[in-house]
Formats: sequence, C-alpha cells, structure tokens
Amino acid sequence: MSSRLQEIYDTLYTAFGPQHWWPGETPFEVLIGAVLTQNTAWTNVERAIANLKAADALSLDGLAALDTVILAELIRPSGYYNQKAARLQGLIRYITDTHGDLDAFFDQDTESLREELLSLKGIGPETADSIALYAAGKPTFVVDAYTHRIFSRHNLIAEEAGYHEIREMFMDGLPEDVPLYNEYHALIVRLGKEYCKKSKPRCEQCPLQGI
DNA sequence: CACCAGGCAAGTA
DNA sequence: TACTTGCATGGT
Repeated sequence: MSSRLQEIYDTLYTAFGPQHWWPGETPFEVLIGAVLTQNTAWTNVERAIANLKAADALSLDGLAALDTVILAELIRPSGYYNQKAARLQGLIRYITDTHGDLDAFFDQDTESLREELLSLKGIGPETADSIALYAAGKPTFVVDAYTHRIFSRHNLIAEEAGYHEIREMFMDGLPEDVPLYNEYHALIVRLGKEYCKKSKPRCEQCPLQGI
C-alpha cells in the first residue's frame, strides 16, 4: 500500500509540480483561512481575507476587538458568515485566554494540538489537521472531500470509509514527513479541482489513469 | 435554472 | 447510533 501511495504521489508531482501550499502569507492567515474555506470556494475566502486586511483586523487582537456583526459583514463573501464570525472569535479567544499568543498555542505536540482544536465549535477534523499541518507545521495528514472521492474511486479505500480511517491509511503508509504531507494534500486538491469534480469529472484526461 | 465548493454541528427518531 | 437539515456566497 505504501508503494501505491508513493506511486500516486510521484505521478501527481510529476504532472503538477510543487503547489506551494497553504495559499496564505502568515500562520495567522492560514489559521483564519482554514475556517473560512469550509465548504466554500477559495476565491470567496480571498475576498473575505482582503476585507479583513483592509480593516486592519487580521490579528488576534484585531479580530477580538471587532463586533461580531461587523466581523460577519467583513467575511460575508466566504459564506455562512454569521456562523463563521462567531466561531472565529471563539477560536481566537481560546488561543488568547489559554495560551496568550499563536506561537505558544502551536508550541505543543501534534496530538494535544489536534485535540484542543477539535474541542472548539466550528473546528472539525479537516480544519484541525489543516491548521496543525499548514499553520503549525505539525506532521498530520489532511483528508478532504477530494481525498475521499479520488481514493475510493481508485479502490484504495471503501466508499463508506470515514475521516479517521483515511487519515490512518496515509499516515501508516507514508513516512512521517511534513513537506510530504503538505505537498500530497495540495496535489490531491489540485487533481480534484481539475479532474475529479463532483459534477464534471474528466476521468479520461486524469493523470492517474492506469494507476 | 440547478448544482457545487478544500465542513461542521445540531436536530430527529 | 444513523440519517437529515441549516448555514450562505459566488461561480459554472
């Protein structure tokens, strides 16, 4: 299985090259973007983040100081804006109250960071792993809808497989390597967007044809 | 027009 | 436990 995962990785890397993820400039921006992109197109998230930058609110204190209704209006383009505004403020309040700042929050082992993230409203398994890997640089594999669709379609996991099961397959089958996990998930999303969308899949042109 | 996007949590039986 | 529903904008 591990060689199969490596083979797919090599094929994707050859086809697409490095993806330079996460598309955010700072760990804090990655943190916020991970919540804003839930079930939402990244282009919409970019508008929301641009609004936060323009309002000079893209920081722990900046977000905490905003009225929730105002924050909701700023992140409106990213959808579910009322929910996300409340959940972002819950997240940043937790970080401030419990750890003081982002560096201190991230300065703990992978499992305890994941568990703290998962205990917060609005942070599920994918968002927790995205933050741990792409903002904190921890060795954890991110599973998303594309991962499930692509790898079940290629019979490497069951259609009914859950998040944990899929994550375990990757982490058991690959060396514990942050740059590898980073690039692999990014390549899966790249492949998904171009060849494995829910509505218009282009399986004929897919780089994984024949693997 | 209908459907979907790098989810998650609360409600129902 | 196992489904279902609400949340919401912007692109195809």
